[in-house]
Amino acid sequence: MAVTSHDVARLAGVSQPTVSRALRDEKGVSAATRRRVREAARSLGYVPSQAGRALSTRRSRKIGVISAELSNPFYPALLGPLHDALAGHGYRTVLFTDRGERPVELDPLLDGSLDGVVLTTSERTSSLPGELMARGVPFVMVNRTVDGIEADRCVAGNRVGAAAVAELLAHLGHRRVAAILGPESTSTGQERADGFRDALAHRGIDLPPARMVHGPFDPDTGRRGLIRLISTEAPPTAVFCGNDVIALGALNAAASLGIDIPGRLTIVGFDDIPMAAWEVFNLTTVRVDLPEMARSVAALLVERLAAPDAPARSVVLEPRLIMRGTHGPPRRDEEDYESAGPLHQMQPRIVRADTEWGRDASRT
Amino acid sequence: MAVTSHDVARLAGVSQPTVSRALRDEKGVSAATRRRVREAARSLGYVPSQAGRALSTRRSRKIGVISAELSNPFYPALLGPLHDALAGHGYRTVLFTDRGERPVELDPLLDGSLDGVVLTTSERTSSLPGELMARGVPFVMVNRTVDGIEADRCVAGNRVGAAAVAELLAHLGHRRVAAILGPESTSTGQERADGFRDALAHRGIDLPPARMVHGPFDPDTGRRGLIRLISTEAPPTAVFCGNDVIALGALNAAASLGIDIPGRLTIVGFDDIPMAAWEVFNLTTVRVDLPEMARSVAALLVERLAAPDAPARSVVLEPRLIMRGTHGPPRRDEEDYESAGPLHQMQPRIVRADTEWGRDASRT
DNA sequence: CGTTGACACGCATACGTATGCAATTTAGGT
DNA sequence: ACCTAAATTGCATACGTATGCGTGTCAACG
Repeated sequence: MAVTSHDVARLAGVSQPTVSRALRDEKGVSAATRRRVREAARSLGYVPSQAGRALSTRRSRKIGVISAELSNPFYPALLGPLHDALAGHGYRTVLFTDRGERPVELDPLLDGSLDGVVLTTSERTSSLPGELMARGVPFVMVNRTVDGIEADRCVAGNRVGAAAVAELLAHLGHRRVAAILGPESTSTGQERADGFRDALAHRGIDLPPARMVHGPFDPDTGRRGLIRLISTEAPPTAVFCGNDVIALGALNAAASLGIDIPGRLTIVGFDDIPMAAWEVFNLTTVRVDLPEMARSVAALLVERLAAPDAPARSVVLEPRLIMRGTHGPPRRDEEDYESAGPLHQMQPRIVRADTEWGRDASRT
Repeated sequence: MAVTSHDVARLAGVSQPTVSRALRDEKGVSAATRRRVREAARSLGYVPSQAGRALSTRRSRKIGVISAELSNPFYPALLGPLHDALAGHGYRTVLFTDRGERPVELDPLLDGSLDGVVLTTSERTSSLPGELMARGVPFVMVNRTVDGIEADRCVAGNRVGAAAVAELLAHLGHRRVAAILGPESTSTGQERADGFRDALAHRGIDLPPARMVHGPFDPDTGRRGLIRLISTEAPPTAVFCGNDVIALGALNAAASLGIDIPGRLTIVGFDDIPMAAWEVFNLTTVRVDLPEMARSVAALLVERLAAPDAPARSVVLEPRLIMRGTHGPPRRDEEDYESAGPLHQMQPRIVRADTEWGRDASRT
């Protein structure tokens, strides 16, 4: 059915190996022959079989990327640039989704159909890196890392970034500060929590367990977290969220509760995914340069493929505070929260102008 | 380096074909042998090579899915369920991104590494379906279709859905109605535009070119479209958007302009992607049951693979209006738009309660 | 004119799995 | 105990491409 290099060879009047060499521009093929072969291949519509090629070369030029479900907007934001960066090195991306429920299926990563793997969702105690290492499958960890694994990685300066948020909040005058954090089972969740708490402590601000909420990195964590924090006796005047997706959830809850942001409550996120810049959110956050992260990962992986035994390398991207419209000083009369009426009552919400918004923001 | 079925065979003291049969639970292998083989495979950590298997069987159990960039939230919303549906039939999904710029690379779809293809981004005049057909690659078109191609497809009732929006707007009393539509080069863009315009005309409402904006299905189209529409002499009191992503862009522009939704302006979308239900948007829209669409596509494709010569089938999903918080009657004093002050001045924005929101909305 | 390369090409084979068919063993029935 | 059929297993080979190696050709050079 399908046309093979043998068919091309027959038509061009040469042998199959010559077709293989001619089409890949290998030297050792005369210009005339090369032209005949190309012409024959074109007229037959020949497309080399990847299966055959992979079997013969033991390389697929495919990279597996393990991502969470795409409905979590963080991952498209990371995967887009990653796809492009890998394509720039001549590699195709194959996507594997890691729903948290059960562990990632291992076989498709080991069956030889991938030249390498990028891990984006690992939990701190994941066994996956160990397995890949044992099988000699080259891989790179990005964004999140795994405890005790010496392997190539590219991560954000999570502690530094979270500390910067703490500084900002302290500087604005906030004293009752809360946090809606990601899972402690992830390195990002852990590091951002630690960095934030430590920096607050350094400023003499306490972060009691009652003002810390943990949950998965999804909007519902932000929604529920905000509602819970806001319903306490002495509600916080500022909330740090473990990532932007959580922060967006928090902003949604605030909107439906009619809470004025940033008039009555400051919310700060982490990552600066593109949606954070949308006018309805206008989220003050910590930027992680995801395109840069993607480029870095692609470079690490490609170099690893070239030198399987080189020592592991670690790239840390320094984050940067992006001041948009969801932060401000605490209200003077923050004590009489009650005077504003029941929380579920609708309230006007001011949408602030953005100093740095729109499509370009993610490039600045 | 990698362990093959020959290694397993040697350890188990059988031939390689027996290993192949035993591990795939083919009949004709004694229970004892099967056990020995399994044990040997396990102890060696044997994983069958996909390349070898694909070469031998000429089937990969992989389906290529052509999608737009994932940063467009519509596609994750479609791809998630599609991935699951295909997995339910034992097929793995391989993602191909179609940035509009240049046509989709053809070779990876034809090199035999895919059993079938799902097209989600086709323009009405795309040549891709023709090429696939000529090569005998089974495929299904979803959401969008291509002119003059008789092939399996699953689409939404775009005309009906758009007409329902027109009915709603007319019923609410709107007379100055506008639309921010998708590209006329896509079937969805075209059909939704036609359905809307025709239904309006039937109600005696005109949709002059000055109140129609066209652009790609992205938020910026919505932003720019709304700004342009709002700056005219007699601005519309209601705007129909070609899909939710455009509508979200329009809502963002409205927020930054301080336009009260739905008090001063009604905005309606199409698709009901999960984000439409977010409290800050609370978008009134037309639901397309994407999970159902995904299941339907998977079924069509699987049956096509089983019966390559069966006649083409077409599935149309009837859409349904989802009434949330962005529609309302036109303002009485809609004439004196000017009295409300310059458009760029901040205005309070009311966020309405949602009768049907949150995570569950997409399942109802 | 013979020798030596360089160059172009074909032959043979490897890659790992699946499968048609023959060979062998086992079971069953009389 | 013998015959037949069924069950189990191995042999040979196909799938499509890439590559090491040998052969043949031709030009350049001494």
